[in-house]
Amino acid sequence: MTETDSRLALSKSQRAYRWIKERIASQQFTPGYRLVLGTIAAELQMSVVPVREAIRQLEAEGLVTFERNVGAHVSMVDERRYSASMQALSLVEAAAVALAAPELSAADLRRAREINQHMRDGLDHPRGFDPHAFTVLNQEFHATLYRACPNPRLVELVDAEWARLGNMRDSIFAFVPDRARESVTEHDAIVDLIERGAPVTEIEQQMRRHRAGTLQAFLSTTHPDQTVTLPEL
Amino acid sequence: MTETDSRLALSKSQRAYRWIKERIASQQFTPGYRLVLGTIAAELQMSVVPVREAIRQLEAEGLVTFERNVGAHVSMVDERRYSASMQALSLVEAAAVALAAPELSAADLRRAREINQHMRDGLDHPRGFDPHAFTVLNQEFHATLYRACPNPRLVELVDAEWARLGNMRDSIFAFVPDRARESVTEHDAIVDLIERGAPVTEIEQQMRRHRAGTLQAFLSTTHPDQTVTLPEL
DNA sequence: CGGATCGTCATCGTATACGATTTCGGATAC
DNA sequence: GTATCCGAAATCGTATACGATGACGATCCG
Repeated sequence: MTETDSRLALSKSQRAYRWIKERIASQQFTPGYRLVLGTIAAELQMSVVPVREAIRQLEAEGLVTFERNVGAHVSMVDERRYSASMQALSLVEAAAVALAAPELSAADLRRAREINQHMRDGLDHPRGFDPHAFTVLNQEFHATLYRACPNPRLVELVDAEWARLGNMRDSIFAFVPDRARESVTEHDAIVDLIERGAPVTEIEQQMRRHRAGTLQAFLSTTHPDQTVTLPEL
Repeated sequence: MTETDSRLALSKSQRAYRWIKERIASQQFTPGYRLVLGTIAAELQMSVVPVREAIRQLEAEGLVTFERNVGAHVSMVDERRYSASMQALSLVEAAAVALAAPELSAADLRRAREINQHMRDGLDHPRGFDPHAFTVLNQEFHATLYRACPNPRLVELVDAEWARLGNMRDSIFAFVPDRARESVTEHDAIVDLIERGAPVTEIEQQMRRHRAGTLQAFLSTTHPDQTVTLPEL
């Protein structure tokens, strides 16, 4: 028998897990979308048992909410949770990028600049600004920087936190397009810092400020009247 | 019927989840311990299905490792993963405590000092130093500080990370009892900082240094020969 | 006409069943 | 004595089945 057969074969529960996660990430399943076990099982041509397992895992990650005897739905992200999660992401990612900085190759930095250039191009696209495309590029840019972090656990944490936020991430740039422009500028500044070998703490600070700006922009749309004071970390 | 009946009734999968997690936390299930579905199901008087779900959740949290067609076991924590996780904890907890500092009441601080005093007492206990008891108190001390953090997500992250590390946490103080003494001193310094209303960034730095000291001590036992250089965040 | 009650349907939660896979020990060959 | 192969036992993975629970609408009463 071939080695690859059973080793690489994904269990059904894992297939279900990936399938659902994929849908959530790609916004086909938006927050509040109800995940009916039987329906998903039928769609994937399996029984409900593996689907339940998959949903439990997603629940543990915070992407899905399970209500006893009622069912599961894609987690709603209210503003409070969102900004809390965003702040957590900010802190962890800042550290990850700072630690990654010395590891980044010239190619990595080139790629980061390239992505950022695409983002800049998108700002004045003849067909209008596309927040979704911008957001995807934004994630790629950030991923390019933090993925090189030598601490794999930090990378996991950043990935997980980003997945949680994925649900609402488009909305920021859709509602506050000006923030997109600022973002691109700050991205360049960050790459500059890394390229010139700035101290890690400085890079960390810069990353935190960058994220804080985005969060601030988000909060100003949800609470336009009150001035929200961000914790100063 | 009473309201509380079905609302508060835990599903079997949740019971299994808590039961297993409890055992892992209390070291009854040590790293490598094999979790056999049928056995656990019999013990809890339920079928294997809920147990599987529970284990999947624990897997998503990193406490348990599942191997296809082989079974589940409590995650082994090799030094690399351990120090990575420890560093992640250090960064997140430092931020959490810094943010919690302004929220801490006089009673909280009193309690923290109290716990720390117990730890100090344990150092010169007539019956000898008990690393396990010390570790429990250590966790309580830290929890007292970071639990007040206004960002619930950060608290979750710290809790989760601490659970992951739980498996090996005793060993540090068991192998390096001198570190325990240092720890107690540093704890007081941290409470001092908070009490006197030091800037959050300073508190964050202090927390990071505190954790780094413990990690350093741990690494010096596992790699006594080489000098491990810690990332300077 | 509004609200409470009851029955039905959709869906969940878990037990049981069984095929699939791995593990492990013993038998056999060298 | 060691290596290899085979078969049984242990365990996993998933389908199916069915009781339990909650959602929702129809009906009945005030």
